[in-house]
Amino acid sequence: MIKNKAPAENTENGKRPAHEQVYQTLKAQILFGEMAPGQAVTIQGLTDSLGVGMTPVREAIRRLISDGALIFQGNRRVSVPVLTANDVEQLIYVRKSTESELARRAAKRITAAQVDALEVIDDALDQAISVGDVAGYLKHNHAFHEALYQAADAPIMRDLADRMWLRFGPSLRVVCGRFGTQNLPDRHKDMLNALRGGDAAAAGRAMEQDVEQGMELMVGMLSKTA
Amino acid sequence: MIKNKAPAENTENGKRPAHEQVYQTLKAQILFGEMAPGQAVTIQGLTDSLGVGMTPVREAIRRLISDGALIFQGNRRVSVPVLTANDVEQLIYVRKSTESELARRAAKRITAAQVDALEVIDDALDQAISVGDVAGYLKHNHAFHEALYQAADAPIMRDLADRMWLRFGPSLRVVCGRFGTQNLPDRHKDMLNALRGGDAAAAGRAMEQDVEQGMELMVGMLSKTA
DNA sequence: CTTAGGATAATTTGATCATATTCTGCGCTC
DNA sequence: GAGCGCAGAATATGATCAAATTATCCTAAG
Repeated sequence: MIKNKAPAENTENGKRPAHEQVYQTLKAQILFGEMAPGQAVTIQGLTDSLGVGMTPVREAIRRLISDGALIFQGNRRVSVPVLTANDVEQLIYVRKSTESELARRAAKRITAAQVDALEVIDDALDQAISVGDVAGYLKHNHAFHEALYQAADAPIMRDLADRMWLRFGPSLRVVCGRFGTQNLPDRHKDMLNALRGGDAAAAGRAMEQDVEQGMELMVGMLSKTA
Repeated sequence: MIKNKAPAENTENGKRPAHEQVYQTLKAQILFGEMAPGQAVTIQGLTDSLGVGMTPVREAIRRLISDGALIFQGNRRVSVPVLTANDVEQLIYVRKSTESELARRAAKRITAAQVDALEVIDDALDQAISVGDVAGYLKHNHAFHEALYQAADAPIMRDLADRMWLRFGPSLRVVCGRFGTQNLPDRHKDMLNALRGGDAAAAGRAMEQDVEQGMELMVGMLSKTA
């Protein structure tokens, strides 16, 4: 009598609720640096630019505040956070811990086809680096990590990693815009080798180095602007 | 054209917005086990029971979904999540990593007065355990950790820890209700000693053991109910 | 006579609510 | 058992109220 009906998987375009679409849109803008650290975000401004009512916008903003992607400045103002040295220190610790574990878990579970897909993404990433395409670097780098974490079968940790990315996204964009794409980290070759061999420990080490190098850029920026 | 001015002056209402109050209320209910895993949450039910409009309720629920304290079940249903073995595994890893680091940071920064305050909380905690007061145990245990993390001066990691607590709060309540308060972990004496001596490494170890013992209870529950 | 400062008015923005609309799930009929 | 409404809950909009920032103007001091 229990009719276990499948949740009707709304894969059709445009049928998703508005607040979800607004959330995804803003998330992408924050992740890929279309919003600058410190920039103010107004509800009514978004209702106008996105052409949607204020309730969905409000809900999306609440989610992003909970994500740490936006901060609520007490006096009812919302803005993109500016990272402090203390913040970056914490991000480094959490990212190294979380994402290295995700890499280890992924190494034990990933299929050959998934590794191939990662390699395709990494090729596009190299291409973006070589031509100095900052936006492309950010997108493909994110896609690489995201696909890897997908294979880790660890929704809680993946959610956690996503949240950390949202915190440093805007600042990373500033760093890339300032220093270009030349000395950006690319530990992905080591990672791919480790994944192919199913070597969890090596995958974890590669991820730690990738994180460390990426975050080091932000530490450098902070010491210069401060 | 009847302009209902909503003259119900909330005299006890502080300066905090309604959506914030709703969020805090629901958060406490989830943390301290007043909501059972799997329980459905309806917006209209909350608007009635909390005596507030639906917009603040919607915003609070979005935040809690982002926190992982509630899950959005694809169709328009929201409920308290039920932890899987995989979830608990991830929670153990993240909690050990995050909260031990918070303890280490706290050990380096905490003042004598703050340690005294922690000891007061721990006395109340012992009292609750001895008389089998489950609700008191949950509240004081949470207060102890919260006060400790406050001293760590690490807002990002504290936020992260809070979020993990929200995820296992309902299930912890079930465990305590089933097994009583007798064999609950209390590594807090070791912790207090480490904090007094400013021994960061020892504080980290004590926290890891505290987390491990607490989570072990949930692993046991899962293997029995499953 | 110019200018700085403060108080008040005006505009912008956020918060809340009531209401209309849409979608989901359930029961009923055939 | 399949299709068809029906009830109820969630989604989304616009209106309205409250708060805060900004703009303006008046006064007084240099």
